Amino acid sequence: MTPSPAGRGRPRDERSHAAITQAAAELIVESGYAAMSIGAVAARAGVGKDTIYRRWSGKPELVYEAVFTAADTTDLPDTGTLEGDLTTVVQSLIEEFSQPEAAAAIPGLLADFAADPELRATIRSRFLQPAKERLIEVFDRAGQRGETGAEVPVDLVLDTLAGAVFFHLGIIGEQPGPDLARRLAAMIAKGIEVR
Amino acid sequence: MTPSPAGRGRPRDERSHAAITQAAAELIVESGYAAMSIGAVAARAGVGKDTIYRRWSGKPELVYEAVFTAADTTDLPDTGTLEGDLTTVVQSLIEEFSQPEAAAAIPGLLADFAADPELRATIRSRFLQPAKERLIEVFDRAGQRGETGAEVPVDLVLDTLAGAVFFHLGIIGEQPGPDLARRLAAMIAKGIEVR
Amino acid sequence: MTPSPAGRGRPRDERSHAAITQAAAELIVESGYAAMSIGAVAARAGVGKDTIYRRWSGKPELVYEAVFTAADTTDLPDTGTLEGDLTTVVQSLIEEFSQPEAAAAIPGLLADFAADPELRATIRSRFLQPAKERLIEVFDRAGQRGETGAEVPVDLVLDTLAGAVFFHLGIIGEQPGPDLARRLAAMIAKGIEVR
Amino acid sequence: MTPSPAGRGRPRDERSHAAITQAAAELIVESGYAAMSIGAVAARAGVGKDTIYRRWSGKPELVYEAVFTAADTTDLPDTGTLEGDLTTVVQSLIEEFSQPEAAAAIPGLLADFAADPELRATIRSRFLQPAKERLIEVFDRAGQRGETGAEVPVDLVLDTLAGAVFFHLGIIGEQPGPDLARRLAAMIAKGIEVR
DNA sequence: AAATAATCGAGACGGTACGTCAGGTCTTAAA
DNA sequence: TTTAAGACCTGACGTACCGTCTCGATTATTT
Repeated sequence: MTPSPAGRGRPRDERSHAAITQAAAELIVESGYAAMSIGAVAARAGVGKDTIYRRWSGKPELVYEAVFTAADTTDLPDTGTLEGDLTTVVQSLIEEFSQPEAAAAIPGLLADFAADPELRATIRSRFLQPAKERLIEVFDRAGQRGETGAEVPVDLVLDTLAGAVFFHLGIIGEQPGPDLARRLAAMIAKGIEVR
Repeated sequence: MTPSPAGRGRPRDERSHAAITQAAAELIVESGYAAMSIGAVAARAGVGKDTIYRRWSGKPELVYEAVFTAADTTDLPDTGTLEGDLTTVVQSLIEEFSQPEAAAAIPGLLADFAADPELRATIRSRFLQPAKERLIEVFDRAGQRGETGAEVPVDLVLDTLAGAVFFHLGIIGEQPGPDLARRLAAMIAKGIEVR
Repeated sequence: MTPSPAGRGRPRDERSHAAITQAAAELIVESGYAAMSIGAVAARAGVGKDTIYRRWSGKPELVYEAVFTAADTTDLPDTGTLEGDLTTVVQSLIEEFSQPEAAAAIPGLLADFAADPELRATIRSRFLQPAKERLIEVFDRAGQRGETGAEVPVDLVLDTLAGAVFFHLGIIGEQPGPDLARRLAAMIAKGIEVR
Repeated sequence: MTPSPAGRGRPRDERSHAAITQAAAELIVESGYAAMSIGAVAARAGVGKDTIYRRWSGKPELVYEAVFTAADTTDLPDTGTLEGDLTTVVQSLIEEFSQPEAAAAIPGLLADFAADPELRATIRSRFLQPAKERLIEVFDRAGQRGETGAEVPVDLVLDTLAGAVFFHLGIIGEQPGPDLARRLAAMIAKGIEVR
């Protein structure tokens, strides 16, 4: 998002910002990502198109902010086992990405990000940075317990978990079974545990 | 692809078919999925737009056929271990999906398929059916060796592997390191082995 | 209409000819000239498009034959006055051109004929030759009665009458009042009579 | 032509308007009415198609404005006789409709107007209202001179004159002989004079 | 009888235009 | 300087027709 420039002239209306992201979120759910147009967002938000382009560079950026805003503030309880902790992480990934707006936005959003060379590299950080931090914490605990060795392939695990979750939610469109998180975490935990 | 109807009238020209799929494959690599238009494909193939719409219902169907045609006929050698067999499977997934056309097409293609309710369910079969058959064979062997138990979560493994591979190739855009297949297969194999 | 060539090969099916002209006449009334397509005529006649193009060079030629076929065989009674005779001529013009197919076809037909340099010159003969012969007869009689002089501007009168009738029927779309023929004939007759 | 709505937003660019009508007029002369496409007009005018559709509902409306804009401001001299006055009226009709753009446009334009039920009724007013006003003035003078009676069939005369002129110019495509106006006016004047 | 040839219905073919829509930029008057 | 409004150019969409062509099948004439 482009920050508001120097304090000359009329300041930006913050209410517009909220109206736009809300309108975008609604339209994604109603129409889907591809059918959602900037013009429609502007009309529903009661805003000019320029007001949107002044703040975001295009549809992907707008949708990303409109959909993935809720900071994941859930705390990460220590369940006592790597498998338990991983289950918690996967569960929160699933919860975040199975919101209706997220499910509707993810495939198109990933496609647009992937098509733009400048943005490809940022996907992992934009979508997965919070999860990565949690994973690191989980592996720290597991290392202290002796469940894992020194070298844990955090990125491999992260991409695998995220890939599986995205694949289910965004692409297959399957409502994730209640034990997907558990089964997935169990498999991965077992796969990287020491003995 | 719409099959040619009953044998009445002028038959469809197979050379047009080939020219169209080739032009589509070229343009995907040159322009990317989103920027590739049916009109441009028609122009390059020296064909009218109707000739394309007569055979395919839209861009996703055309691109799918243009990109994913090569039947995967590689045989599946018995490496003697579940981990080795899985590595082979993952490696062939990576090879298939890292062709330039495939890498350029996958994100947009998955997005378009996912956006169409009628096609969501077909993704797994269209993209992954061959891999699933190979997986079943691999797990059969592993079961006979005693590496796995009776109940192997084939779909979970398949979606996880495919998710990880798609995530790397299509979304992150990373050229898969030479040992991604090995590391991924090792993790999953260990995760589902019996002790 | 293209005549059937030498007697080799399968002869043209005369029933197709009739089916085509009938379908064309129906479609002109139902859809109007511009919206009537050759493909639709072929479909309704149960005929291939080539069967039409083999006989007519295009829509204007086909429609002309489909609509203006009825030879005007009404005899031309001697009413005893130029005005009366002219009224009869105008009346038959109106009757011919106010058939529903004719009224629907005329504006577009004239436009297509006028747009083709080769056909411009033929309009007068194609549409008006019968009327011109009648006019000449009418003026012969009038000359013998002494109503007109030696030099009667036949073409001027013809174009004027036809222009007025076409203008009313084809362009204004007005159902011609029952006395249009009488009033028009009276005006023209008086305009060219000697004293 | 659709009027620009309330004074909000960016006003329509009058230069686009002029560029469009000029391009349309040129293309009509070069290609003819039927072969002139909206897309070609837009391209030549350096304008998007939307900019045309925003102002006109279709080709007929655009062409009408592009071709028949020149207000006929010639004054109508009193020649002293009905025949002379009528000659002037017919002459100006001929001059207006024998401009190259008008001659090229009229047949197709009349066909399109006639095909649209909503526009049929407007033809007389759109094309002929100025001429009608002149005719009425001419007949006023003639009545005061005693050349005509109280009841003059203005519409009949108008349609007859216009029909004859359109028929010659637009349909036959004949360059009007220098004395067509004189002969036509003489015939009609004589036809409606009182004795 | 066999060969030749034109026609038949069907529908695919390369083109062209349609009228609509979205993208992203711009120009206005008002705030 | 931002705002809402909306015009602007570009370019793609999917559809409809155009007039031609290519099929297998049919129906005639010519050998």
